[in-house]
Amino acid sequence: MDAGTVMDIDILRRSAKEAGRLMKALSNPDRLLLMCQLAQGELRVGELEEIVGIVQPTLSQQLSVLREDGLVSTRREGTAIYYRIDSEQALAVMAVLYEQFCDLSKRKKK
Amino acid sequence: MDAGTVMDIDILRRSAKEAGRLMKALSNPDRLLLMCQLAQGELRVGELEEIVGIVQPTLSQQLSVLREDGLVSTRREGTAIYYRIDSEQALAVMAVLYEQFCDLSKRKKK
DNA sequence: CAGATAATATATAAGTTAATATAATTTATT
DNA sequence: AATAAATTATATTAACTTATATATTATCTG
Repeated sequence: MDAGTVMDIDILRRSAKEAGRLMKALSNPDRLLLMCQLAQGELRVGELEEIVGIVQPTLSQQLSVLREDGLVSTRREGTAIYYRIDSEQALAVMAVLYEQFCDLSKRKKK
Repeated sequence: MDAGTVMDIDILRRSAKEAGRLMKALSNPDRLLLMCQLAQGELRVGELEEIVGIVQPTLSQQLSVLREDGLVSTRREGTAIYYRIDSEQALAVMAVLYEQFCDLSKRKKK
């Protein structure tokens, strides 16, 4: 699609709905923190719990949001459950967020 | 920050809070649609109203969310008020969303 | 300049969804 | 069976969405 073309509004609206779901899943600081950790590789719930320091059921609920929206998937190993990022789209957004909010060397004014 | 380093959790948490606000502002399909249009240049409220097709006060309320979170700014010209994107970070996120959800030529499975 | 009109914003209220704490459950291991 | 790891259920409070009604700001017209 070239710059001058206006994308069909209904297609755009459908994309906006999808993208909005991803944004909503990432709109919570705890969930972002979790995604940030998982961006570096899979971790089990107990490890995530230590890192983000929220009570365990709350953590589990946040993880279930990420699961239901397809951002992460899991595997069990004994009693532990490992989480990993399973969405290219989420990963792409996390990369930009890292660049914009965490990578101070690249950070510009505003 | 190199790949092996773990960023200080408090700094990370602060960034997550900031980034979370941006994600939340973008978590609504109507607001995303508005940002999508504004990404191509400034528009006045009436024009936005036509495009997104929601009732005026609702539109105005969504715009005020974008304003309060610093994603857009405005200028008045007569009775009309023009909106434009005023956040590099928001623009960066919009670019990725476009690439991931709208640019079908680049779109991969999942 | 007074009043009408156009463009946009704010207030209020009702309905819906999200966040989170405590308690109870499930699944696997020892 | 007891323990460990994680999820689900339940309840409460807070936040979001959106509609209707009202207000504001600027322009136009007589």
